[in-house]
Amino acid sequence: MDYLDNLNPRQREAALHTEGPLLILAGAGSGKTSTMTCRIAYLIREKGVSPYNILAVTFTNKAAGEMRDRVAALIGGGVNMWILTFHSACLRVLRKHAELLGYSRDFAVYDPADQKAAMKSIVKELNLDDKRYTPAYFLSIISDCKEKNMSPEEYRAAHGEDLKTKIIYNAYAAYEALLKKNNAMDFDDLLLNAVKVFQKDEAALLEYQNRFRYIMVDEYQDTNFIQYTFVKMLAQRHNNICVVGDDDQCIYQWRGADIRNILEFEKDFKNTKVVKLEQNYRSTANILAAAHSVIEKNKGRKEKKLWTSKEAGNKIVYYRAEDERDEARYVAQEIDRLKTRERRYSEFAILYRTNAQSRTFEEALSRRDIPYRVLGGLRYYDRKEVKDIISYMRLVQNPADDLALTRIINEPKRGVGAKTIEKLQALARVRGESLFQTLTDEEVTGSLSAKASAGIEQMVRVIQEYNQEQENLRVSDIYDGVLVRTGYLKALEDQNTLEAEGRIENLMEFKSVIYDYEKDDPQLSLPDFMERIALMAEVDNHDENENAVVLMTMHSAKGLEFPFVFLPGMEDGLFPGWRTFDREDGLEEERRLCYVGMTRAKERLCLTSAQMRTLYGKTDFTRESQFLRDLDKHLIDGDAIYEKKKDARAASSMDGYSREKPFDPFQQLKYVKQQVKKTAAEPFKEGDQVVHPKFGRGTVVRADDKIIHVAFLDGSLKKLAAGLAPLSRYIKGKE
DNA sequence: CGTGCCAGAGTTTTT
DNA sequence: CTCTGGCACG
Repeated sequence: MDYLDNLNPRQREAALHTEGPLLILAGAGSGKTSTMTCRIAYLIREKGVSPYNILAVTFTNKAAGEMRDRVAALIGGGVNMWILTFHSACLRVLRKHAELLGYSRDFAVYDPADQKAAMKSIVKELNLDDKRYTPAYFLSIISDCKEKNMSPEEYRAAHGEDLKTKIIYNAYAAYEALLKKNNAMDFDDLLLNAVKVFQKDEAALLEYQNRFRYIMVDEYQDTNFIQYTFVKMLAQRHNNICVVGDDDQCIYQWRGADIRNILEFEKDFKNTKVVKLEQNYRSTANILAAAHSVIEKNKGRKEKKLWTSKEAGNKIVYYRAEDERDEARYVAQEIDRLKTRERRYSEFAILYRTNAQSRTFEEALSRRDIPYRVLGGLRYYDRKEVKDIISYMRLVQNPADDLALTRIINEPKRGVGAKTIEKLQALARVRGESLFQTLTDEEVTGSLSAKASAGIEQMVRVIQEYNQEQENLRVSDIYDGVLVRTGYLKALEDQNTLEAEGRIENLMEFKSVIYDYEKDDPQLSLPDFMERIALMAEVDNHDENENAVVLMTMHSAKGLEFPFVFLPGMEDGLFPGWRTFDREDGLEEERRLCYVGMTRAKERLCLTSAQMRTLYGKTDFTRESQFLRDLDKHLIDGDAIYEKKKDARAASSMDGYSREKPFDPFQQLKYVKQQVKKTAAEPFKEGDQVVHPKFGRGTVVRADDKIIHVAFLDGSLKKLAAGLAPLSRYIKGKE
């Protein structure tokens, strides 16, 4: 029971309360992950509960991974237990039961870009005015509906018979039909359909209810209706449900999170035990007090006040800059000043309200040679080149994926334009086959221009080969092969521009992501990999070991902590954003966001604003954020708010500018060009001793110029494609 | 079919 | 400002 000794009395109370509903109100930095992991360890080690009977759900892969690691450390060894995100838990349910809803088990998962592409084709098909009805418009309504478990018909019934409703209904229904036809689910469907399975099939529900005798939910304040339903249905039988959350950190209401889920948990589950974790282990007393002085202005929150045994620490620093460049300059200068030898750059974070703010900070940091990393914004997996290569890999996995094929059919340029694609699509539809199937017909490709037919035939060949060989190849080999043999990489190299170079760098970075996965799981299959990245977010990629200042939105920073935190842009209209002004609950959510931002800081917190800000090419005078007025003035260092610090800035900027260099946007590119492995030339013959990265050592038993038969040491006999499979000669003493 | 130019829009986004 | 998408032209 030694691990319980590290818990404070309240935390221990929560960890030891295993039977019946439990609500843990865990303030920022109050050690909720420790509490939860110890609770799981306690269930397993002391209560004799099998890990099989425990379900823990989180929102992010990162949180799930961290919990899994810490549980593993406590109970010793691997954890064969469902510690998953909501989405991957639902995915697992659906992989087993999707047939019940008319999907095959290997259904595809559409990410937002796929959704947009799908919706775009629908807008076109329905002949709608694409000025008024954008794909994004429909998708946001559809997402809202799905979060409430509302079908197209129910939407129509709820909104009357006007034209707009009708159009939305048509688009929604068409979208659903398209996804169904493509055997695909979007992110919302994963949750929704898992619930539908439970509603439809009592046996399936019972199966999971019986299995998950103990359920835990992290970040409960951010659950939406459908997630709430999912959890509630599962918990109904054993009623052992433990939710952890902080209503003050609910910042995703605009995405359907329902704060009432946590506020009314006690009403939903009878005899709930409530434990409040109010001791903060993260921040200094001043930071905590400042954050509290802001959040307490909100109405309707559960009363609680964090406390700490830490010292008061430094006061909060506020700097009113002249404009956004001065603001960024100040922040960079402060980082330089505070970055002593025993500090790392990764201990600093700049957390802003909107991604658009990142640019000025990037410039200012570059000028001072401060390494930085921007998270979010253009999501890594949304970048064109990454999407392209993923589409190729999706095609390798499933050539019938028409959406993926249309994306890359002319990427790299093969002389196949919109007209040709339309013709081919029409042909495929008439023939009742997939687009790829149509392209395998040489009569069809032969009818195209010489350039197009040659390009398509080569692409089709490559995809077919890798499709057949995918079981025998590592994901990274497929990746390399596709990149090289489709001509994608060459097309980029030929462009010879800095932009293309950046894209190549991104592709190499993506390869290192694949390597990372393969390191964890040498048997990683293509479908496994595709599944993982489909549900992956950029913050998951955040590497704490990289020595760089972190830039991201306050939203993305939830759950993270940094010794030094800068919150720039404290201006009305920016933070809180101008769209939230008209509604009280909107403003309250912004205030919670401010609270989240402030409580990320462990040692020092610095707020800044600019008197003048250029946004979208328009320069305006600003007014200081009302959140600054909420702040307890005693906790702020130096001058009072509303006053300029003229002399100090003049002095510091002299010193500041002297060490700055002109901004070079490409200094950031740590472009390491890796040689893409080309396959070996010398053909293998019978009797050769070979090594395969996945299957190990073996002997060639038969070989011609196409197929090599290898008997591996594990007894398996594999047929491998010559020149394609990552076979190398076995040399004694060397793997 | 590919490129280049202009008009229009531009919170936050765990999966 | 800066990215995106649509359209016209070569």
